[in-house]
Amino acid sequence: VRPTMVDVARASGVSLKTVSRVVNGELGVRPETARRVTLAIQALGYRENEIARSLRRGQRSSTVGLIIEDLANPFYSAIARAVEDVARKYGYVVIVGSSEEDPGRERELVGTFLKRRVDGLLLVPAGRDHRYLIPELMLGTAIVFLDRPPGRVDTDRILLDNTGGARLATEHLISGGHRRIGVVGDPIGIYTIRKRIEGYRRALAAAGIPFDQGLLRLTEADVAGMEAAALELLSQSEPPTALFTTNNRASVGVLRALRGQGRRIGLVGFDDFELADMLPTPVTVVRHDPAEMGRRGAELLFMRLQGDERPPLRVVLRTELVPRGSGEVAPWTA
Amino acid sequence: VRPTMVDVARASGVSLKTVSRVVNGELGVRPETARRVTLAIQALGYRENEIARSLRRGQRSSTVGLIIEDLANPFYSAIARAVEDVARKYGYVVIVGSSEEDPGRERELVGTFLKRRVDGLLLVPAGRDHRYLIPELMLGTAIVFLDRPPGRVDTDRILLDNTGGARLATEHLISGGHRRIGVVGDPIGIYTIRKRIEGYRRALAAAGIPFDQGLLRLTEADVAGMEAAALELLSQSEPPTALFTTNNRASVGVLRALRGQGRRIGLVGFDDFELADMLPTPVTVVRHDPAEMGRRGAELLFMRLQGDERPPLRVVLRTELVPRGSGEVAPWTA
DNA sequence: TTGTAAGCGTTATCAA
DNA sequence: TTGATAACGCTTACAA
Repeated sequence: VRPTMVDVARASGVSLKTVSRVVNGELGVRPETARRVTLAIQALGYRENEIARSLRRGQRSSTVGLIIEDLANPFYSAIARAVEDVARKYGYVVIVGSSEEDPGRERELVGTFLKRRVDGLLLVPAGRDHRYLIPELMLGTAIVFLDRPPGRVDTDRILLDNTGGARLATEHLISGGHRRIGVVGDPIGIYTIRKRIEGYRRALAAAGIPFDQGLLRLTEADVAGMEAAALELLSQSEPPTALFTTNNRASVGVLRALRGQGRRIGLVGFDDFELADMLPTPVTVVRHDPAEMGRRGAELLFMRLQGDERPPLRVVLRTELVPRGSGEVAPWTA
Repeated sequence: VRPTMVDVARASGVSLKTVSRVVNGELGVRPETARRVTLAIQALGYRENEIARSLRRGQRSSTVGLIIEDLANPFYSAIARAVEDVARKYGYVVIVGSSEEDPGRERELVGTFLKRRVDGLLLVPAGRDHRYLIPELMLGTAIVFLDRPPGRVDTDRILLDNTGGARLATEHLISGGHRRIGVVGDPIGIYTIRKRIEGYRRALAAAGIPFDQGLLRLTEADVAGMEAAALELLSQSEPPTALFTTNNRASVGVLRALRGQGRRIGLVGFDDFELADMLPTPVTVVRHDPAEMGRRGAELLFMRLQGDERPPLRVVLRTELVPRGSGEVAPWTA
């Protein structure tokens, strides 16, 4: 069994409280006494018990919870890494969980983390109703939403300019002569996708191009599923001459689908991804910085934890179009 | 302030212990009583306090710590995701930390996690001496090393067949006619790199090709640094006709370097990576499954936590060569 | 400079 | 079927 402060106290012939003083570097301990205690700590291999420490009322657990969709997706792991760095700076640790886009799992993870008394929660929500968090907010748990806004609750959030970015992408394709622009990606139920589709539609409308539902393939799928969806779209009788993909997973899937195509298809993807610029046709993307999202979110969380009482903040990060080639492919027929 | 069991007890007119019984689903509570308690729990918004729970002697924290090099590297995030899944299966949460290949930071993270009384630790070590973990092991903390073995301690480890994989890669290039094969990657101080260089050298030796230190560029660098290292190597008076890269970061860097080259250079990389098969010259790699490493490591950890007392296990995961094109480029001069 | 005692929110022991 | 009461390992008053 692990030695406790009492063991150290006994071993060094002082009281529990003195050990506590030494461990916490409080002053008012004779150097000689401190030395004896330190020696005993070494000898016994004593390690502070953060659990016991944080049990005291009003004490913090120095832990934040991070809930994302999938830690293995580079977009989210970049966020996670940034959060970790900020947390370390404030002496915090991070517990992570992947919700898999499942609202039930989101709630389950929130519950698990709250039982462990995290001081704060950063989450990319899967669900659409977060009223269940209201009691927690009132109890002082800091909560910051990332990438998507909270549902039916007003709290801090760090979002992207989804509509603007998607509009940029679509306009770019339109200005390249495309009029039949397909979309491949996740289901429209997801906030970011909804916003991106909105941007897509606005661009179409502004150019006087009628919206065609048949050009959309929004489906809950992994990379292989996205590939299949794209293939299906391209094998239509009147296939699109260009595609807009709603995120990095969809982009990769579509790239795989495009490989076997005889014709060259235009492509602009939301999210940048590694090696995008190295592909046979370098991929034009709407770029943004996932690490910045994590960083800003975490910094805001710690401001709140330090007593910042400003009204809920909404941060919108900018996106930019990075033309690389795939978005500048001319339509294969007029 | 958060309601506690005492509050719930008061609100439902029963004793603390009865609330505890209801919360933990212990039997021996009259249904009627249980209902009253449950109602009070709802009304007050009571949430169990896992911290208080795990304070009791001998209780587990149901937390495991995972220390990797960099959560943003796809190799490690794949491991992290797999660990998370296994942990969830056992009712555990995971706290993660990136060591940045810094032994000091490794120890610091270990210390932080241990203070929080994690029941187990999974780590990709940065340091080379882990005797400091011996007391923890004796105290019952389960520790499993991933990707690299512990230093001066005998514990569970999940490794790759580094030497075999590297040898395969090198032999493949040699059989393609290459004799001047350069290497780009991380410093040889890192176990996996050392082993991979060993495999490289064995392949050379077996083919009667003298080892040339001048063909190695092993440096602590990010992708950009790897690119620079490769460029330097290729601008030598007698440049290599092919390169072996020691991991996914190096592969990406080298690919960037190769882009501007007039001649085609052979390339085999250790670690598979997304889109490797989609590049202009698809990249031949030594493939293995990072998720399996995380899964096996975590499963082993939980076996230990459940009382498995077998002697320390050494698992070596297989690697395989996946020829895709870049490794089959002929040398540009005889 | 050092120590005593109470309390944090649970679970475990033992009675009732 | 229920309930007092004592841990758990620490910090925070408050004394000495």
